[in-house]
Amino acid sequence: MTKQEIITAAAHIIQSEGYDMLTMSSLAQALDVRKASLYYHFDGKEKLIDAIYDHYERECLHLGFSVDFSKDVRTVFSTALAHWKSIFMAPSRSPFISLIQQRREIDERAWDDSNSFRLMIAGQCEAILDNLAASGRLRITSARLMSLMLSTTLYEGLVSQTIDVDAFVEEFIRTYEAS
Amino acid sequence: MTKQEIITAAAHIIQSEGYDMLTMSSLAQALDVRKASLYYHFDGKEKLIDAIYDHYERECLHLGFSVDFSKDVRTVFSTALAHWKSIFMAPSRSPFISLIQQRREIDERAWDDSNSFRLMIAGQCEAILDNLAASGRLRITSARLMSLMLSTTLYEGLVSQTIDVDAFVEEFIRTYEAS
Amino acid sequence: MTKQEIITAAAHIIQSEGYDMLTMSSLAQALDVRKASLYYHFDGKEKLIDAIYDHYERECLHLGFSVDFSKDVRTVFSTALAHWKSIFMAPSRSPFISLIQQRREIDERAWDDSNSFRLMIAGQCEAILDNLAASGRLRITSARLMSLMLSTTLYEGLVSQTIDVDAFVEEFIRTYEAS
Amino acid sequence: MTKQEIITAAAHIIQSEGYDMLTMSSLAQALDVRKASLYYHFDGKEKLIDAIYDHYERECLHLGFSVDFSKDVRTVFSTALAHWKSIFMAPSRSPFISLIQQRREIDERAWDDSNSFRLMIAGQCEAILDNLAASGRLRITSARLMSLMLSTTLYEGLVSQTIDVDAFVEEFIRTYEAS
DNA sequence: AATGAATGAGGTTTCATTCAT
DNA sequence: AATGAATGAAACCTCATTCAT
Repeated sequence: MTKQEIITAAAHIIQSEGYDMLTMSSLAQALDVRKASLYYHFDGKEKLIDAIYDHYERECLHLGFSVDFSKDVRTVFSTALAHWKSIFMAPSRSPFISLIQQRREIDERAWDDSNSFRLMIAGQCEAILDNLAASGRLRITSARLMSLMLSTTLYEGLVSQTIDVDAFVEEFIRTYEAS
Repeated sequence: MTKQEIITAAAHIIQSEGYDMLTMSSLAQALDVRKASLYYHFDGKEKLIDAIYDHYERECLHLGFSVDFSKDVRTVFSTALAHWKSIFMAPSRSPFISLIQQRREIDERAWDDSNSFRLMIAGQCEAILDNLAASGRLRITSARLMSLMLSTTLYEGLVSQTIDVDAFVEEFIRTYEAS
Repeated sequence: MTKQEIITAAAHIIQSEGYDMLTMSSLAQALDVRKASLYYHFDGKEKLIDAIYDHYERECLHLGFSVDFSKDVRTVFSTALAHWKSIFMAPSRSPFISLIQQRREIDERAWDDSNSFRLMIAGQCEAILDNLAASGRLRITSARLMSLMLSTTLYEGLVSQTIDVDAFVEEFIRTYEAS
Repeated sequence: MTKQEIITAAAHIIQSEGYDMLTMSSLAQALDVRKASLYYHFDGKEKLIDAIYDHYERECLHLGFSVDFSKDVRTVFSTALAHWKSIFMAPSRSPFISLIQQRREIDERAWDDSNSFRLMIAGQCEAILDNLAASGRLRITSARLMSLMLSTTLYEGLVSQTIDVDAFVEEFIRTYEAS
C-alpha cells in the first residue's frame, strides 16, 4: 500500500459516498488494511486530506492546453471541450472535482481550487472567442460578456452534468457561427 | 422553543459552520436547551433534516413572480433580479441555498431542489428573453440558448457570489439592447 | 453517579494503581458505568484531573489547626502529629497525597500543592519550637534551623511512611526536652 | 547507535518530559532512528527500562566516599556535600534521580533505589556526626536522631532543590559547631 | 545494524439516541 | 415541554510490537 493508493482510495470514497463518509475505518476497509496502518503513512486524517488536495492540485491545475486557431470553429471547440472533459470527467480526476464541489462552501482550499478551475475555463473561453471573433468566424457582440456566460455554463455542465455540454456547444456554434 | 425555531437554528448552523457541524449537541447549545429536549420535537436527526427541507421548500419553491413586460428592458430585468435576490440572498432563505449547495452531490433531495431553482430561473429567463426579443427590444439570436447561459450565469452568481450579478445584468442589457 | 463519586474513584485508582493506570476505561469499569457516561459529567480527562485537584485542595489545604501551648510538651507534639496524620494518612485524603507525590516532578499543580503542604508543616513546626523554646520547655539552639529539619523529616515520614513518625517524635522530645 | 546511547536518551526524556512521555516513538525520534531499530537492541520497552535501572544503579550506588576527619568541620561537610551533589545533581546522573523520584510510589525498583540513596546519606551523615561529636568539634545531643533529620533534609534538598543545601549546611555548622 | 510496513489492543472523545422523571 | 443521566456505536489516534528485508 502506497501513499498514492491511499489518496486514490480516499478520493473515491469521497466521490462515491460523500465527504463525511470518509472515515479512517471506511478507508482502511476499502484498502483491506487495518486502521492503524494508515497512520504509518499519514499523520492523521487532516494531513491525509491535505495530501489529497496536494496530489490533485498537482495533477489538475497545471494541465497545459493549446489550440490551433487556424482550424475551423468546430474543431477549435471540440479540441477545447475534449481538454476540459479530460480534466473534469476523466475517472482519474473526477473524484477531485467531486471533492471541491462538495466542500466549496466549507473548505477554503476547495473554494480556491474551484475558482481556479472557473478562471481557467473563463480565460480559455475568452481567448477562443476573442480569436474567432477577431478572425470573423464567430459573430459575437461582446467576447468578454459571452465568455463569462459560456464558461460558467460549460463549468456547470461539466461538473454537475445537468447540461449536455456537447449539445450545448454544438448549438452555440450553430447560433454564433458566421454564415 | 418551537419546531420553527429549531429548524431555523439548524439551518443557520449549516450555513455558518457547514453541514457536518450540525450535531444534536451543537444545535442544543445554539438554542440553549439540553440535547434531550430536541427529541421532544423531532424523532431524531433525520426527521429534523427532513423538516428543514420541508420548511424551506414550502418557503422558496412556490414564490410567485410576475413581470410587467410593458415596462422598459432595464425595469424588467431589475424587477426579475430583485425577485431572485429575495430568494437567494434574503437572510431568511439563504441558509437553505447554502444547504442545497453543500449537499447537492450527496442528498437526492438537495439535488432535486437545486435543479428546481435552476429550472425556475431558466424558465423565467426564457420568458423574459422570448418576450423582449419578440417585441424587438433585445437583439438575441437564440432565446433558448441565451436563456440557458443567462440563467446558469445568474444562478451561479446568486448562489456563489463570485459574480457581481448587478454589473453582469447591466452589461448584458447594454450589449443586447436594441439600439 | 455523582461528580463526587467519579473524583473519588479516580483518586483511588491513582493511589492504588498509579497515575498512568487511570484511564477513562478503567474509571468507567471501577464505577460500573459505560465510558461515555463519564463525559456527561466531565468535559474530558484533563478537566476531570483538574476537578480532582480542585476537590482535594479544597479539602486539604484549608484545614485549621490550633495548639494549646499551655499543655505539656508531649501533648503539644501529639496534638500536632494527630493533626498531620489526619491530613496525610486519613483514607479520605491519602489518595491526594499519593497523587501529588507521583506527579510532583511533572505537574506544576502537584508541585505547588506539595510545597504548600511542606510550608504548612514547616510553619507549624516553627511556631511550636519557637513557643516551647521561649517558655524554656525545649532546649533548642536555633528554632528556625531545627524546624526546617524537623518538618522535612516529618513530611517525609508522613508521605512515604519510611520513617516511624511516632517513634521519631518521641525520641525528638526525649532528646530536646528541658530536664 | 549503542545500547548506552539509547539508555541515556531514554533517561533524558524521562527527566525532561516525564516518565509517561517516554514512548518507543518519542525515543526513536530523539535518537533519529526508526522505532523498529530499538527492538534490535532491546527486547521491548520493559527490558529497556530494566536496563536503565541497571545502568544507573551501577553508576550511582557504588560510588566510594571517604572523608578525612582530621580536617576541620567546614572541610568535612563541604567534602561530603560535594560528593552528594556529584551524585544527585551531576548531569550524567540526575536523570536517574528524576526517574526514581517519579516512580517511587509505583515501581518497586524505584522505591528500593530511592531508599538506598536515603540510607547511604543517612549512614554517611551518622558517621560524620558521630566522629565530629566524639572529637568535640560539634555539640550534638543525639547523633543518631540528628543524622536522621540532617540526612532527610539534605536528601530532600538535593533531589527536589526546594532547599538551598549550601546555605543549610553552613547554618547547620554555625549552629552546632563547638565554640 | 537498521527499517518500512503493518497491526491488535486500547486510549480519548463525539455522536445520536433513550428513558424515567 | 423539558431535562438529567446514561449508553452503544463509532470516530480519531497512539502504543508497543512484529517481521520480512
